[in-house]
Amino acid sequence: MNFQLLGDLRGQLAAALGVDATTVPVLTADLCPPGMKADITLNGFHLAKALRRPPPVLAETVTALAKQHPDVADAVCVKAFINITLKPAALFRDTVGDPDAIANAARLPEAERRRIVIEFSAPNTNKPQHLGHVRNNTLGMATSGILSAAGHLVTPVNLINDRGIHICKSMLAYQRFGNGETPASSGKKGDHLVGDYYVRFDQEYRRQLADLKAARPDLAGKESDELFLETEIGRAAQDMLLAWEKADPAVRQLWATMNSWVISGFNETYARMGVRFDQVFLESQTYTLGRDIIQDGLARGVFQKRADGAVIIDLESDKLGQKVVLRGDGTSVYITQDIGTTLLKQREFSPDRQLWVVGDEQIHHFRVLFAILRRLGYAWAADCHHMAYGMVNLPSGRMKSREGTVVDADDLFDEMTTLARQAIVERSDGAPPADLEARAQAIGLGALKFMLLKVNPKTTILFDPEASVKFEGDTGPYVQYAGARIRSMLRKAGPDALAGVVDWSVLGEPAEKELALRCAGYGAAVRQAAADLDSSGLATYLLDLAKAFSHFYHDCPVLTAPTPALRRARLELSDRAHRVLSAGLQALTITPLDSM
RNA sequence: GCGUUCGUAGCUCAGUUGGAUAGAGCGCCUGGCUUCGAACCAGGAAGUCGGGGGUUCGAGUCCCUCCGGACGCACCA
Repeated sequence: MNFQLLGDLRGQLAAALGVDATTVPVLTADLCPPGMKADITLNGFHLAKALRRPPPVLAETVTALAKQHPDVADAVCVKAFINITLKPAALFRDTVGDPDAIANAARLPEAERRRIVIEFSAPNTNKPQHLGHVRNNTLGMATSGILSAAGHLVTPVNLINDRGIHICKSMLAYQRFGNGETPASSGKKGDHLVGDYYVRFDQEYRRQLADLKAARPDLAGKESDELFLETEIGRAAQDMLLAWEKADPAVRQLWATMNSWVISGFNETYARMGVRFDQVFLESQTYTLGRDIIQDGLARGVFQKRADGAVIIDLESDKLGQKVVLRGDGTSVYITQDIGTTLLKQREFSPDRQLWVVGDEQIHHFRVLFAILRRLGYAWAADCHHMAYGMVNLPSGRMKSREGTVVDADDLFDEMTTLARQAIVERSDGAPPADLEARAQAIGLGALKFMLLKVNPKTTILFDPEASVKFEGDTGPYVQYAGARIRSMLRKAGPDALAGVVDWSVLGEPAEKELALRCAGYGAAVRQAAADLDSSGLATYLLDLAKAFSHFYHDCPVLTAPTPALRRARLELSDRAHRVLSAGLQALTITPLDSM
């Protein structure tokens, strides 16, 4: 919040203390806690620490200075807190007087803006996306939006894992059991169709595994993974992978066809979620990239060759152990291609920072990756960051595909949209609105996304299906609803409602001040969320703002205000709240609504 | 075993980087629609901030320790 008072106080305090103006820190005000009967508060302890003065004395000095300021109605010192009540005209002038200033406050000074590449989603093309991907996609888009709102130049990219043994499993099952089925012939979305064959493979594999264990009692104690190549179908999948690597035309043909089905399915899901990328990398085109870097590093002594021919790196001094970066047969491991694509992105976009939105189970992997990049001598490795987020659990525990407890993304969207549609119809007086579908999508997805974004990304989420479909309380629709009510008022007020000069001095009700002060907190909320890579800060802010509006709306008649000047000022204040709510929701990739 | 991380109201979660009397939503109880949209508002009950030590003007927040959970420590991605 940028109050003229604070700038003035800073200079006056320096003069009063007889120090240079620059030694006094820039003053920042917080909202005064409820029940304190003031508007804003300065923390005298912080000031005292910065200036090395005793807190009570300093706080009294500041209070005395504040009392003399023309913007101040009253200032009281409690402990070392300076609680200030502003004159209404000054409060509204500095908080909501300039609509552009609110939005601009979110943007960092030019010198602090960065070019940031953010990688997220990174799906495998063997099955459709589920709730875990939804959290990833939602966080990826919201983080991109928040960073952009803070003034950074953000490049969102995707890296699709479109090759490997898991892809061959679907392909093999399709080859054997598919009977030429296609998305067109079956009416199935491409990613779901391919996913069905991934499941089909697993069924067949389990059947063969059971037969094998029955015939060979000596294998009974072995893990399923150890016996993969002992089964006929497992062997066949491995052979298919080798054929793929040798570019066998038939295998490549099938692979290309099935991948195109999956990717068009993904694109539908992304479009529905509002997910977009500036560039999409395919692992099939990048997986060999790291190899020459490894060879180069080997020559420079960064890596060592082991007796069996594998190339390794010793990261003991970083307490990360040893890591194989190239197999004995010269093929890549996962981290090899990650090294390659990281360099590719660095070359292509020249970012100041690279971010990866990837689950917290891969924290160790990224530590190793960044350590290797440092050893290779890349200074920019220090600006690589893994944005680790927690898993999504169900009341029954982890989602497990084998137990059929995976929550499918498309099904979930359908369910949320259906519930939103019902909610709209229930609440509409006459016929349902013409744009029912668009509203239902916006509300259903808004509820889902907001639920995921309002908790800190680091925390493991418990997805409670019952609670998740609610549209009341601390939800996305609550925020959308506040915006829709403002739009409704502005529509009724007519096109000239906001024309001419505003007289802010007619305002002064507690609910009006609270709303204005909340609006002015937008910039700080965005910048904090950007600095912490934490969407929940912005989501919580938007809830507080929507609550402040609801309170105001209840207490203060707008369209039926007693005087034209008051009506005008309250409409203007409502408009500010609407702008902030819309901007905030859009940063989170949630659609603001004119009507619900 | 080592590492990371978490433990706050019945449930799900906040807590602005050490500041005022620990908050919100859901659920439960009570009240408010002939008045700008009740997806709303107002009020109530509900807490040994996992336990115990320590650091200081001040600790849910920092340090130590114990208890309990999650996730890692692959030539899988």
